[in-house]
This record gives sequence, C-alpha cells and structure tokens, in this order.
Amino acid sequence: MDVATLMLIAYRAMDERVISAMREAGYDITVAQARLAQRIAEDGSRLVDLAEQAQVTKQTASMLVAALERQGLVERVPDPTDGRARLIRFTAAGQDAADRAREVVMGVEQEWNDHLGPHLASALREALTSLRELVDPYQ
Amino acid sequence: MDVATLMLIAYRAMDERVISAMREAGYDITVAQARLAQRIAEDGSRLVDLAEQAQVTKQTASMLVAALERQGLVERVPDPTDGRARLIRFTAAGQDAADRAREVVMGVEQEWNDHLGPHLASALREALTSLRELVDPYQ
DNA sequence: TATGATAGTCAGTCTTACTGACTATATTGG
DNA sequence: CCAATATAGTCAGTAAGACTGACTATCATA
Repeated sequence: MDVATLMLIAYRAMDERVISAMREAGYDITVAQARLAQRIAEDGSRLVDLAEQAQVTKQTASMLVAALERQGLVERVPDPTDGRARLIRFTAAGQDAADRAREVVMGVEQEWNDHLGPHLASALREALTSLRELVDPYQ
Repeated sequence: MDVATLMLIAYRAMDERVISAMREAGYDITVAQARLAQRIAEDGSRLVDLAEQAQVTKQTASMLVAALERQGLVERVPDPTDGRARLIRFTAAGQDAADRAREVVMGVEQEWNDHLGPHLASALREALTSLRELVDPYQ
C-alpha cells in the first residue's frame, strides 16, 4: 500500500471524528464547510483568500460561506478598506464551534501520538512538514 | 497545523500527479474512479466488495464502474459462482492504465523518499501503517 | 419451500465542484 | 484625469460524486 493512501485513511478517520463530534454538539457542518471555516482569520478573511487557501473556486467558496451563514456561524461585513470586498468572520456561535472543532482535532491527534509513541509521532510530523515544503512550496 | 491536514496536502499532491500523468497518457480518469479501480482484484471483484473497500455505497460504485466501462477500461462478466453477481475486471487497456498509474505512484513516492531521506521516509511509512491499525482495525 | 439475506439496478436528491458571464469598485498608465 | 485593466464578488448553468429508498433477481437456510 502506498503512503499516500495510508495518509488518506488516517485523514478520513480524523474527518469522521470531527464531523461526528460536531454533529453530537448540535452543529451540522460538512467536511467542505469545515475546511473553509478553518481558514477564517481572527479579524475576518476575504472570500478570494479563503478560496485560494482551500483550493476551490470563489464560487464554491461563496456557496460554502452561504451555508455557514445560514447556520449563523459566520457573517459577512463590508471591508472598510475596499468597497468591492466583504470580510467573512466568525460570529460568537461560530467561534464557539471553531474552538470545539479544534479541541476535537487536538484530542484525536493526542490519541494518535499516544498510539505511536513520542519518537514516531514526532518523526511523522517532521516528515509531513518536510513533504509539505516539497509539494506545496508557497507557504 | 494539525497532522491530518498535512496528510491531506501530501495526498492531494499525489492525486494531482497521478491524474495529470494519466491525462497526458490519454486516459480521462477521475480521482474517484481511480480510487475504485485501485481495488479491482486480478481475477475480478464484485461491486459490493469494491464499494466496501472504497467506502462508498454500491450505487456510487456502480456509477464509477459504469464510467470506467464506457472508457473501455473495465468489463463486467457474470460471476460463475453466483447468478446474482457480476465480476468487474480490467480489460487489457485497463490493465495497462493501472500499470501506468502504479508506476506514477511509485515514482512520486520515490521522490518523496529522496526528499525525506531513508530514515524519515521509513519512519513515515511505519507511523502511517501503525495509525492505520488504530483507525481502521479490519485489515 | 417459504423466508430472509445478498447482488445489483433504477430513480431521485443533495452537496460540492466547475466554467462563463456579469456588476461594481480599484488601480494604473498615458 | 480618465480609459483600460484588474480585482471582488454574484448569478446561472452544468457535472461528478455521494446519498437514501425502492425494486428485481438470485441464493441460502430453517
């Protein structure tokens, strides 16, 4: 089995854990929505920036933001520095959800680390970080 | 950045490499099709088995097989041991495509190993294999 | 042999993705 | 200074890939 497929297996397991924990907490978030929301900066982000970071078109990003907005998790406010743009930022409820999701991710990662042991866990992170530099050179 | 997201970044890079190499070689394969095709056994596989292994419903699997069939890469033959079932197996052209895809995957993995060095590369594989046992206990 | 399980299809829906065309605002070069 | 161009975002339309539910045909078994 190739390492990329092994990565997908682990990634999917994380996804399922996060989505199901969020569902239990009363949030109805999809994977794509979470992936976008993850990128929203503290002081708000522009749609195009979110789209670029999440590697989707701005139309797709717009739709995902709309879904998050319908659930009251994010809001769109005019960008004071650019009349064309609007800033997407978390509402209080959205911030709570984001905090909760982060906790779950860290919890699962801790489980993984416990399973692997400190040596292998740190090697995994080091290898993945190094691979990122290879495959995703900009940042 | 959490390790799961780092895994996704690397996985996507692999996906893109394989899909674009296949496209250059004249195959018009999607990621989902490739994921399913990867699971087709030498002597043919049943739809339900492919669906289970690829973690999709049998309806989805059926659609993906139909797409592969339209491109002449797989064929469905009656299962001699079970009148309800049909076996999905590669055509000669499909086998060529699968071989080509495997080469690309191995090539990219080799690049990754060269970048990481033997020590980190083997730690990465070991960690991912170990994680798989944690998150995907059946096989 | 009647009953339930299994293999697969058909129909319909939803989410996520795309392209193309568009409006509104900013920026910049002549 | 303003015409040309770039950028931010939306709207419309389409497609892939995923789902559920309902169905037929075949198999296994009590």
